[in-house]
Parts: sequence; structure tokens; C-alpha cells
Amino acid sequence: MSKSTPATIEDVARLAEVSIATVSRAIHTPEKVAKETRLKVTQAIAITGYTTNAMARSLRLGRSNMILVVAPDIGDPNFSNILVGLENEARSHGYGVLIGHTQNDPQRGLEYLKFLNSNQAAGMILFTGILPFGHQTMTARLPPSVGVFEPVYNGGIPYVGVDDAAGARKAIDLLIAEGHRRIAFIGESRTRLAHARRKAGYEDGLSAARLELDPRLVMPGDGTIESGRLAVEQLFMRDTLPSAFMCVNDQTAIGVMLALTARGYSIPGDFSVTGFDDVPQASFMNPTLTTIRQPRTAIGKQAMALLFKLLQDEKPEETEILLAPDLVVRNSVGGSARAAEALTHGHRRRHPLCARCRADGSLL
Amino acid sequence: MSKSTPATIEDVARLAEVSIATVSRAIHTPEKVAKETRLKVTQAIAITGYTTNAMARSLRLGRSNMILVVAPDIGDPNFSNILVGLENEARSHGYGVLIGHTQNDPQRGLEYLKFLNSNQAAGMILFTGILPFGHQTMTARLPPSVGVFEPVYNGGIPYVGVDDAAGARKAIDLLIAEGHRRIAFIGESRTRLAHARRKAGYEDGLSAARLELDPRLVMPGDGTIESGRLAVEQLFMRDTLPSAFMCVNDQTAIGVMLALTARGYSIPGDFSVTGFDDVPQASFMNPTLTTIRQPRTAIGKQAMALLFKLLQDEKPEETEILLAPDLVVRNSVGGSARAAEALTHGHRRRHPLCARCRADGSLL
DNA sequence: AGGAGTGATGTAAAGGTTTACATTCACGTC
DNA sequence: GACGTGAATGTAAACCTTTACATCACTCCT
Repeated sequence: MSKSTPATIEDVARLAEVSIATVSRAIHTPEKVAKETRLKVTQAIAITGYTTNAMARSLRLGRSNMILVVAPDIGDPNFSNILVGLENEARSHGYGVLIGHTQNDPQRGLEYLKFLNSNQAAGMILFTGILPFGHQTMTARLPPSVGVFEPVYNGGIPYVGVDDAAGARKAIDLLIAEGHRRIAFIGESRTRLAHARRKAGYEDGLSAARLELDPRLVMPGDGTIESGRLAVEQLFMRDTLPSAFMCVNDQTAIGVMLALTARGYSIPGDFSVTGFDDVPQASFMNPTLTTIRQPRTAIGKQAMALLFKLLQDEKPEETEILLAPDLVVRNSVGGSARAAEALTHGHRRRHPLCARCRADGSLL
Repeated sequence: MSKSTPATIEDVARLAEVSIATVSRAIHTPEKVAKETRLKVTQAIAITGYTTNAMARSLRLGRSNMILVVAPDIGDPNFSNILVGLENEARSHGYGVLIGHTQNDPQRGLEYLKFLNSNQAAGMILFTGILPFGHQTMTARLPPSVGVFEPVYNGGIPYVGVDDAAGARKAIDLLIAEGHRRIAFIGESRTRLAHARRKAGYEDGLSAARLELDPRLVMPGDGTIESGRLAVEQLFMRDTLPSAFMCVNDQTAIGVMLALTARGYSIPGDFSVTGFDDVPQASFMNPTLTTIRQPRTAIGKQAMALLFKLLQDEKPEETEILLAPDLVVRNSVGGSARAAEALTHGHRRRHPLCARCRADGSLL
């Protein structure tokens, strides 16, 4: 008969010949119950196979043991490893992880908001640069939340991620060390904080090397493959080209490389390219991509840990935790002292769209 | 004052001047409530911003609105898109998706079992070939479950996935059409059902073309990159090589290609390779990988739909739903009529480990 | 010896919902 | 005009915990 319906605390109490209050105490505050009684209860639990009914517990406590993780796109290659870190840490606290993807649709964001309002989640992890709900006044109702991977634009929400500026700095330092002087930054954005920070690293690197920033080499982009492609096309339209492309992320770098190879250029022979993130594909591309590694699992773990601090009402001392990025050197960056010198117009081969090339046909 | 604490059904009832029972009915069985009353309730809900407390509801109903998705590895490239399909379908039924990854550790599997026993999940999706819990007798207690991507070995659990045999058949038919006669199968496994089915497709294809299966060309493997690498090394040890490698999945194919290129062979010039799954990397490799595409999002969607059928106590008419696979032709397969004919020993270049090559040094 | 203090346990309320059962009312039928 | 029928609504129990408060039995102090 105990098979059909799960054992309740009452079954345990009856078997251990104590009251249900004692059973509850034996579980949650064992020090308040006599050793002997504790033993009886433990045995009764083992016999009945009792597990606390999480629903009843959450109802009573007014707080669930779930954390909602919201991402615009679950398929994002950066997402899964962060999720691993999040899940591990949550589970070690006895919490479960609920996932939601908004596909950047505010309507869907609102549906998840309902999850929160109905007490189904005690806290929230945001894997997105902006709050996924339209501008509801409900902001006041938001449970403790932590942003990961990209700072949350609307502010006020603590954030755990990589040190974007430091990472970008490592990339540009490498390019400069390899002899590059004309380095483009692909993927400027006013609304994406991570982009802005990476660009800051780019600027720092240039000025540390006493190189002047050529604003014509700074291209906007939203971090998609397409944006990388587009940036290259536009640079080719104009009459100067860089010898290296520092991309705001790996997706952008993929787009840049596709555009360059489509035009018949070789990497790193003709141009060097760097990315940011170290997505799984980075080591399978041709050439393999030199990039900045995100400590993804660590980000997830720390973000969840911070969230638990918030849940315990501890005001966090820091509102932002920045992890150290690593430079991963692969094959998309070449020593280009020669390339840089051989260049006249900023590119190496003659190409039809460049006005100067057409003017003097001399360039190979 | 309604700000501090979420509105309850009682607040709504008071405002609408009805009993809480009527409010509940107005929400869940509106046809049982007079039109006029229904209107009053609807307005009261809008004013108070009431949302049903999911905890209380689940407690009362004895069933939650969560589905647990268990995977050995969240980071699996196949996982994320399936998850998208699962999540979309679940949410459209008002259910949330809870995720767990076991890392193939039965201990962790058991922790999730507790989730189930405590009524936190109404059903389960298994993204794994074997039940993630040790051999507990608890099997009887398992909630409605559906396997995805790989049939569940322990049996009895309905399954939604791609038609492995048909997919494999498409791959081998392509290879045969391209002129290959000696085709290896890399990744045989006794415990993994998906592997067995793909091998069955391989066998069918061979016999349909009246080709004899050479058992020396069937290599075991667990579907990892390393297993692909190892298989190639072992084939090189022996004195016959295939002209094409049909791999049980993309990971294996990656391993095979790495091993072949490390030995200086070109693909598809010297050897052809096919994969299975069409993981995201497949289109970024060099050469890009010809493979079989998994309809991942569709698998997720249909699996979740099937699970909801089970939850509604409908005995499912079919215990297995197989989706049609697509062949994705890329660059890792070459017309190898010439290669096949030029071969003496089954490989094209002379290589030091082959006894025959060493014996007659003639082969280029 | 009486009482304060302490430690262990029990009693009962509360948390928000759903729903079986009871009640009320209006209507139509004989 | 009494009564059965059916629709609309209300009452109250049940789901399973947690915990404030009450109770009880000690020990120790004065």
C-alpha cells in the first residue's frame, strides 16, 4: 500500500512513534532533537522511502527551490558550458534549474515572468544583455537575479563574466607584437555593453603602442556571422584595408574569414584574424582561430554562487565579478611585418573594387 | 499594499464579490460559470494582477507542471537543438522544463530521481541510451517518460528519434554510387542501440549492391573522437584499408579525419568519409563533412508531444516514432572510381606499416 | 521544597489552491 | 400549486509541510 502513493511525513511519524513536527525537525534541524529519537526517525524514513514533497514545502516556505535561467537562444554555442556550471552549483545547493529561451520575443519573456510571479522560481539567471521583458513596471517584483556572459543593460543587476577589456587587450597586443599596425575592430555596438568593453581594450592596446586609431577601421556589428561578412565587404569598398581584423566575437570572425576566403585571400597569409569567446568551432575552422577563451563553466558556477548569496539576503560586496580571460593562439594570426610593409593601399592583392588599385595597375 | 505580497485567489474573490470556488472555476472551467460572473472575475484578475500560485496548485493536484529533461552531457552538440524543440512544445502546454545532467554518474542520476519522487516533475525526457539510475527497483515509480535521440536500452520507454537505419542507408548508397567498394564502418557497439541500427543500414546497403561485408572493415567505437582516431590507427596496422569510412556519428568522423590528415592523406582525394548527426562543426571542418542530418528540433517537439499524450493517460498507439533523416552532401566524399581501381592493397600511398607495401616497393 | 531554567516533544495553524458536496433559485411540468 | 430538474454558486475539506507556541519532565539553585 505504500507503493501506490508516496510516503508522507505522517507515515514516517507513525512508524517512528513521534509527531510529524519531530520528523520535520529531525530532518531540517537535527540538533534540536534527541539522538535516540533522531535514530528512530532516520530508520523510519529509510523504511518508508520518504522524500519531502517539494510542492508542500515550497508552498509553506513561500519560496521554491528552482532557479530560472533565461536565454534568448539556448542553441548559442556559449550557452551550454555556462549552463553546466550553473547546474552543478545549483544542484549542490539542492536547487533545480529551469530553463527558458525567449528568442528575443518580449511576449515570450512575459510568459516567463509569470513563472516568477507564481513563485515557481526563487531566483533568475539572465543570459542576455537586456531584460527580456518589455518595460513593465514589474521590475520591482523581480526576484534576486544575476546576469552572466554579458552585462545586463538595464542596470542594477549584478553580473559575472569575463574581463572583456583585458581579453581584448591580449588580442590586440598579440597582433601588434606580430607586426600589425593597421588593425580593424569589427563589431562596435552602442547597445551591447560587452562590445563596448572589448572595444575599450582595443583602444587601450593601440594607445599603449602609440598607434593612432583610424576610425575608418572601426566597423559596427551585432556579433553575427553576417555582420562580420558585411564589415569586410564595406572595408573593401573603401580605399584602405587593415592587415588584421580583431573581431568582437568568434561568430563575427567566422563571417570575416568567410568573406576574405571567398575573395580568394589567404589567412593568415594575407590577413590576420582574431575572435573572442573560443566557441567549439574555433578549433575546427580552417585556419583554426586565434581567440580569447571564456572560462564558461567557471562563469556559470560563480554566477550561481552569487545568486545564492543574494537569496540569503546578503548584500553582495561586489556588483560585478570579472574573470580572467586566456589567449588561445591558433593559426589565424600570422607574423605580418612583411605583409604590412609590402602593402601600399592596405591590402596585398589587386582587387577590382579599390579605386587606387585600378588607377595604378602595378600592385600584384 | 498589493505590491508587497502577490495577490491570491481570495483577493480576486473579494473584489469580484464571489467565492474563491467561483474564481477557480472561472479560470479552469469557464463554461460552468455564468457569463456575467465570468466577466467580473476576469476584471478582478486584471486589476489585482493575480497569477495562480503554482506550488499550491501542484500540491492540490498532486502533479506539477514541470518536465525533467535528463542528459548525460548538456554540452553535447546534439542536445541544444533538441532542447529547443522540447522547450517550445512544453511551454505551449504551460509546462516548464527542468534540466539535469548526470555526467554518466549513477549517483547523480539518483539525485534527480528524488526530484521525481518529490513530485517536482510530472514527466521525464531521457536523452540517453540507458536509464541513468542504477538498477533500482524504483523503476515501477517512474513517471511517464520518453526517450529522445537514442533508444533507451532498458526497454519499455517510448522513443522519438531519427530513422537510423534509413539514414545510414543513404550514406552508404552515396558512397557506393561514388564508386567505393571497400567501405569501413567505424563505431560498432553492442550496448548502443543507435549504433546497431546504423550498422544495420550499412549492411543493408552493402547487400543491396551485392557487395560482400568484410568483417575486418567493421571497427568498434563508442562514438567519441578518440574512437575514430583509434579505428584508423588499427586499420593501418592491418594490411587492408577501405577507400571510404562510414562513421557512426560526426564525432567519430572527426577523429577519423584527424588521423588520416595527420598521416598526410587528403580527403576526399585519398579517402572518403561520412558522418551522422550533422553537428554544427560539420560545416566548418576542412573538408566540410558529408553527413546525415538529425531533425533535432522536430525530434524534441514530437517527443514532448508524445509525453503529453502519456500524461493524459492515453496509451500511445506507437511506441517508437522515427523521423526521416536527410543526407547533407558536402566535401568529404569524392568520386573514387579511380582511387578504388588504383588501389592494390586497399590504400593508395605506400605506407611503412603495411607488410605488402614493404614487400613490393612499387606502389607510389 | 519551591521555582526558574532548559531541553525534548506535541498541537495546531497557515500557506493557496481545487473540487465533492450542499445549497439556492428559477423554471417548467403535471 | 407542489415538485422535479438543472444551472449557478457557496462551504469546507484536503493536499503536505513548517514552525510558533504550549506542554511536560527534568535539573539545579537558593
